[in-house]
Amino acid sequence: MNSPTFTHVKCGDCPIRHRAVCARCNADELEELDAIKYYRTYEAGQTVIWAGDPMNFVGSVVSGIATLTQTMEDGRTQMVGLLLPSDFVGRPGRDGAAYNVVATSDIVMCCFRKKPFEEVMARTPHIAHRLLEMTLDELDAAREWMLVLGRKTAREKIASLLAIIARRDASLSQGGPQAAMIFDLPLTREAMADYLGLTLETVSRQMSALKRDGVIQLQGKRHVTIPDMVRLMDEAGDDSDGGMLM
Amino acid sequence: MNSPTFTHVKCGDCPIRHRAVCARCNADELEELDAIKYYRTYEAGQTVIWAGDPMNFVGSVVSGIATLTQTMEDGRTQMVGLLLPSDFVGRPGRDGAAYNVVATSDIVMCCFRKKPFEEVMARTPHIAHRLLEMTLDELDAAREWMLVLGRKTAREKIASLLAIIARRDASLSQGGPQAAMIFDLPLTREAMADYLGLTLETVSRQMSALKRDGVIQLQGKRHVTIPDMVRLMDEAGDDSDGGMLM
DNA sequence: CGAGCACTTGATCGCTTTCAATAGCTGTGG
DNA sequence: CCACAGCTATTGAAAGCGATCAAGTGCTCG
Repeated sequence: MNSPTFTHVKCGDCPIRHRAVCARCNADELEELDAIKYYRTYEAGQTVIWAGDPMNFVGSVVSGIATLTQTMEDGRTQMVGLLLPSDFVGRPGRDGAAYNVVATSDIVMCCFRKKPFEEVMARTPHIAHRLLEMTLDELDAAREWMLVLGRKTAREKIASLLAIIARRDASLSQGGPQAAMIFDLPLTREAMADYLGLTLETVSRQMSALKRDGVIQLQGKRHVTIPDMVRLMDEAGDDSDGGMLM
Repeated sequence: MNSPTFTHVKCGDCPIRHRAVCARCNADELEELDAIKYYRTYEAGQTVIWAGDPMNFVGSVVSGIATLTQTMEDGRTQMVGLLLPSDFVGRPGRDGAAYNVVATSDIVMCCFRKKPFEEVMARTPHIAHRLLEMTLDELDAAREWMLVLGRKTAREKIASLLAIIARRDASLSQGGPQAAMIFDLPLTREAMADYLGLTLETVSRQMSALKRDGVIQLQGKRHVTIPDMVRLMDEAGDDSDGGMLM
């Protein structure tokens, strides 16, 4: 997870070139973005932005994982988004940050000062359209998560989270269609709890239960094997087809 | 709640002209939309769209209230959106509906067949930008709701919902700044439960408790008076300022 | 070796659900 | 006019699930 120096990467060579907000841009448009972008790195555990603080940039996660969280005065916190490479941070046209952004691993971000980015976006429909598309996807993810938070049991919540991570990893690593899925959890038990609206003790208990019941296998605390994806989807309470067509 | 005939309303005279997806359009652009739009009405309780069904139109709620819900096979359902006048339904670029859309009251919708709408949108940045803005607002609302679903107690959930409805009504009716807020609940106890991830019995109990404690007053089942908005915000677990600046 | 951290496991508590009965309201039909 | 069905909502009693409080384990790093 060592971050290569991203100080001089050309947009054309960027690893998230085809998924980020710039995905639809042509060479000229990329040139424009290239001219105003800059990289920033954050270490694991570091807070990128505090909710409510003024925010003078927007940007994309290039590598690593970050979380979007909301907190109540008494400390209860809820994760409202998981930021993976290519995900966009910040909202054009708003000054303050709405959520805390915290680096879960070391991360590299491709940033734009907000004003110049807004200007480029205003005259570049390719960017605006891509941002709309990404925002609609995030809205869908948020709504799917509302069902998880509102109506699923603790066991189903854990299974749902594992299924989502497994499927994401599968779509990246392009493994065989039905191969047993293996991945490392990018989240601590506490982060999982904040994602799922549970306590970390309950997360731990349900992980143990799923292991005991053979739904998952654990090597160490974080390395997970899913012997039967259909079984896991079943435990998540999801219709077991939906995931097959990707 | 009788729906006037909307069959021939010009866009310029439309009640949601300045809030809907067409808000930014100029006269020429409105003309284009006018040419391809048509109105549809649905009665209270009627299902507008079933999740998974093909959807050949998109559109805006002109009047009335509808809900966006997700359902698991065993019947558990979670509301993932509340559609008020000017809210947009459907996703350009997707064929199937992702959620059930159900009319809570009689509603009027301004519809566009998807293909023509997409074509107009592709050459009309005003529409695309407005849709982006609305989608970002919905995403914020969904994320706020994730905190409610994941971390709040039943009492806080009810108070949160009442606060949201009260504030929305206040912003529409433009009442005095600090006037005691009065409104009719647009939702049944069951719909409230589906929104909040509770059972309808718990909703009923907590409504009674809030009434007993003087946080709200009830005339009949649906007519609500909020004597002290700050108190309600407090019960919702929200920072009591946020709501004051609008 | 000991401190610190992430995680696990156990025991108990309490909130929300579940199951069940009842009340209030509206519309229908004898 | 009253009886009754159907619906929404309220209230009670009991059960269950996840939270809370509290040790204890295993690992890494000084």
